[in-house]
Amino acid sequence: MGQSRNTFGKNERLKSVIVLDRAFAEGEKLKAASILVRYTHSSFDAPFPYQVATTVSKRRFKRAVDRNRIKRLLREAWRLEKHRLLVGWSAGDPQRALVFIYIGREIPTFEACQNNIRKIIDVLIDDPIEKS
RNA sequence: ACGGUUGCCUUCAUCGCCUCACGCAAGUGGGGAGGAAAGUCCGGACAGCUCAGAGUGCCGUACUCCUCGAAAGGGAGAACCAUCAAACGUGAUGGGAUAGAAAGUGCUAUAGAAAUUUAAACCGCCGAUGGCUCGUAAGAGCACAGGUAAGGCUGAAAAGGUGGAGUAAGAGCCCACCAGUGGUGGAGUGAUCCACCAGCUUAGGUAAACCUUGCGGGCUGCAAGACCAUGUAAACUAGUGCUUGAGAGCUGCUCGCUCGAUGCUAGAGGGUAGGUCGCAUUAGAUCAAUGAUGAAGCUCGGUGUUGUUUAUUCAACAACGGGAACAGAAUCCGGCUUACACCGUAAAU
RNA sequence: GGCCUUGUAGCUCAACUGGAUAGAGCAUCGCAUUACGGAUGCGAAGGUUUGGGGUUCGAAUCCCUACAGGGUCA
Repeated sequence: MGQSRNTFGKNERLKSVIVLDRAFAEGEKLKAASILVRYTHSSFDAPFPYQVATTVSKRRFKRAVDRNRIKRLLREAWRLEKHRLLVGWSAGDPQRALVFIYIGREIPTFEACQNNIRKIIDVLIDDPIEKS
């Protein structure tokens, strides 16, 4: 079912302030070009392995239009690529919180975002969620 | 400069986001950013603070009239300033937070004799009157007493201006006109303007310096505020107080009012920080929604080919590239300011 | 979202109550010294006082406005 329907609904997004703080404080770092990723173990009531948030610094992009644009591109790229992480995962297995931080200086193209997200997902597949 | 218009260029397809309705569910259907949503410069609604009370402070504001729910918004007007045209009437355009400097205080550098109140020390002018010297005398000289404020090249500003009369020299001392002040009358809703009369020339500038006067404002702002949930330490130390009263009620202070004893203040610590409402007339959340890809059409750009033209002109076709500016709602509304693509009008180049 | 606050040489700061040509240290450049460099000495350059407008005789300073930073709140 996941292959044909690449949804990205509300309960698939990382919203908890507590978990966000923990991800920034103790999360593992992962870098792909102009995207910085921080992730940590988490637990939530939804049938997905990951909860995801995107963020862009107000310092680097002053205009809200640019920040919205980048976050939309990142979300779209994640939506189209994340199905590979569903392989071999079933409800009840451990889950993770994931934060995308854009650290580039210019607005990226969609292709660049897609390539970088692919690389990140490759790494995440190689580093399966530890049982704890 | 003014006015206007559209707003990922449009349509379709696939995948997807927020929200509402229906449905057990799968899903189906409806709605989904702006003129500035921005800046937060004004104002209002709304909410809480005890009634939103009094005094004082503080803040804001400042020509007049009208208008708007209100405002520093809009309209019309008055005086002033600048520029241009003028030529002795004034007119046009533009500008600004435009009350009071005759209640008081402060500041006014440099320059200048002197910079703000008994102006007169200095350079000057005079020396009529008194004094001294010379001379028979008329008179001459001295510059001692004294008179005077016209002149002293500065300065943003020099204590009314110009002209006359007057004098030893001079002075609003006197006169005419002008300016200023006060009063009366008239015109206008009013700011203000016009005329006449009076006596006085006393009074530089600065209030976006303090200040005075008039008017306005209680304070804080949706992180206001209400509720639910979760969690801890009603513990420790020091001080203070217990109805004859410490303190609290977020207001600058005082009064008044209300509350007030397992209290209050300080120190060092412990713990929670999640959600609902507030919150939207059909956008609407609470890490925060409008996107991605493809195709076709339209349009713009330069390039190439062909035809055409006086022409670097016009047209057709082809592949390529682009779809633009400013910019993203978070309680709502009105105004202002700033940013900006295109079209129209006017002016200039 | 609301409310405060600050902008001066490349950097860190001065400039009294509005007064003259906006100063100082570090950094930069030149010269001297040295075989060369450093250090030292002498000298120079560097400013639309964030932009625009206003008040005033006079503005870094006062007022308005725009822009760019910084802080704070339950």
